[in-house]
Parts: sequence; C-alpha cells; structure tokens
Amino acid sequence: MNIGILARRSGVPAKTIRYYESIGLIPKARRSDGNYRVYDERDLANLRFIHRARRLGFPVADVEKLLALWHDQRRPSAKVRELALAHMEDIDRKLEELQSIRRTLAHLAHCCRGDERPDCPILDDLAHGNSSSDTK
Amino acid sequence: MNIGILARRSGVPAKTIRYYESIGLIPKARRSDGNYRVYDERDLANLRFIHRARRLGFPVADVEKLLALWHDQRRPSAKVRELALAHMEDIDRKLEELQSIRRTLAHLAHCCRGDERPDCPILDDLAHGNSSSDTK
DNA sequence: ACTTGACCTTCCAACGACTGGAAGCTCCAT
DNA sequence: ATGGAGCTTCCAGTCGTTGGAAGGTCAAGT
Repeated sequence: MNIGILARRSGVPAKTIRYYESIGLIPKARRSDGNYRVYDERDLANLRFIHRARRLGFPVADVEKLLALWHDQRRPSAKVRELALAHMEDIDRKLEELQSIRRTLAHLAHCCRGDERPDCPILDDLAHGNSSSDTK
Repeated sequence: MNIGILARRSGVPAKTIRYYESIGLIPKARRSDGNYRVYDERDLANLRFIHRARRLGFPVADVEKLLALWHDQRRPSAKVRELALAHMEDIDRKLEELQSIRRTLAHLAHCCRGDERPDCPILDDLAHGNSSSDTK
C-alpha cells in the first residue's frame, strides 16, 4: 500500500503521515524499489488510532503515550483513564474561558446599535476596560 | 517611558511589544540617544486597547481593524459590531466542538474502570471507532 | 518506444502569536 | 570603575501541520 492509499483509508493526509514519521510518532516505513513508502494493515490500524485520538484533541505527545499503552498488553487501564481525565480538565478550562469571552462579547454586541453612527460601546470597552472585558 | 515600564503598565510583555512593532500593529517607536524605544501615554492607551482585544480572543488581524476603527472618528459602529459578531460565531463553533469532545471523553472515562487490568474502553474506542468518538 | 499524468520523493518555508536565549550595549548608583 | 538592571538585535523554537518547488517513478494509452 502506497502513502496515498493509506492517506485515503486512514483519513490522515499523506503530508501529515510523513510528518508523523519525521517526528517518530510512527516508525520509518519500508521502502519499495522506487523508494516509495510501503504500508500494511497494521500501519493503517495505527494511523486510524492516531487520527481518532487527534480528533479528540489529544496533543501528539499524549497520542504517543496512548499508542504505547495500546500496544502494551499488560497496561493498567488506570493510566489511560488518567490521560483522558487530564485532557478533560484541559478542555474544561478552555470551555470556561470561551464561555466567559462569549458572554462579554454578546453583552457588548447587544449594547451596540450597529448603525452609521460612530459611538460604539464595544470600542469604548476595549479602550477603557470599564466593564465586562476583564474576564480574568 | 521605556519599554519595560510600558510593558508593566499595559500588561503586554516587552518582547511582545517589539513583536507588535515588527509586524506593524503599532508604529515604530521614537528612539532615545542610547537607541532605547521611547513611549508616551498615547502608546500606552493603544497597547491597553490591543491587550483587551487580544484577551477577548480577537486575532491580531482583527485587532488591527478594530484599532483603525477606533482611531477613525467617523466609523460606523456597524462595522465594529460585524467584527464582534463574526468572532462570536467562531467562538460558538469552537464551543460546540469542545463540548462534543468533552461528552465523548466523559462517557469513555466513565466506562473505564481505571484499575490495574488492561481492558480499557477508551483504547477500544480509539482502536475501532465503534461508538461516540465520531464527533463529526 | 514514448509521452502523459498521477503519484511519489526531499527539502525548505510559512502559518499564529508569541517566547527563549545569546551576545552585546546603555544607564545609573555606588 | 564596577556591577547590575534594563535595553538592543537576531536567530531559533513552540505546535501541528500545510504549501510549494524541483525532481524521480509508475502504469496506461498511443
């Protein structure tokens, strides 16, 4: 299987597969006579795993750990759970920040008439920081 | 006012102020005899504006537009409102994605016992994508 | 046999928004 | 004059790709 097929079947772009090889997330691929990378079903399974973990927002470093745990038949599931929970806390922090920002923005946009006139509470807030943009 | 003072008073690190100058977000500063950057209260007001806009998550390109509108006495507030609303839509998209990821993660972590045994629904899901990690 | 076009290779650069660090200059107080 | 804080420039690194150039390979069609 060439890299293009692997890309289509895994959902990971060829460019990204090469990148993953370059940073050591996946092993160096065997090469054909014409120096093309050659892959098999195991590589596909690996890449699908990686793709799903990335879509769940795990950083590449975590994906590496998850892969290692996946390949380790004797892993304790506690370690995986720990990684997932830590990542969730990260997400919760981001959610809270985004929600706070969203609230401020919604309030300001609501206060702003949004017409041809120049007076604008959004700019006033950015300029003087009186009200709600002090989100932390 | 030297760059260190400006940094302290604006909340923007000196390094970042130089970076903003280098990308043209703020004008090139006047220099002292010893080639130090010299700032005044207007620069401080500018930087505070930038700092608040950035904290609200506006990308630097938007901050540039907001700054220009702020300096334009004849701006229509509609333009500012438009920028703010577009940014809010962006935030809403991110919120939805994060929330979807969070739900999946919470479900998986809930299903995983997290003990010394190797069987782990989180890894199973990443490996075979049966359930809920197909968030889009 | 030759040509076309799709696919592959490597390498370098860019994205966004900084941040770190090295090497060296300036300013002020002691 | 010496020390140390603060400033200067420049280059590199962060994170995870992505874009593009220049060139090699492969299979199909004429």
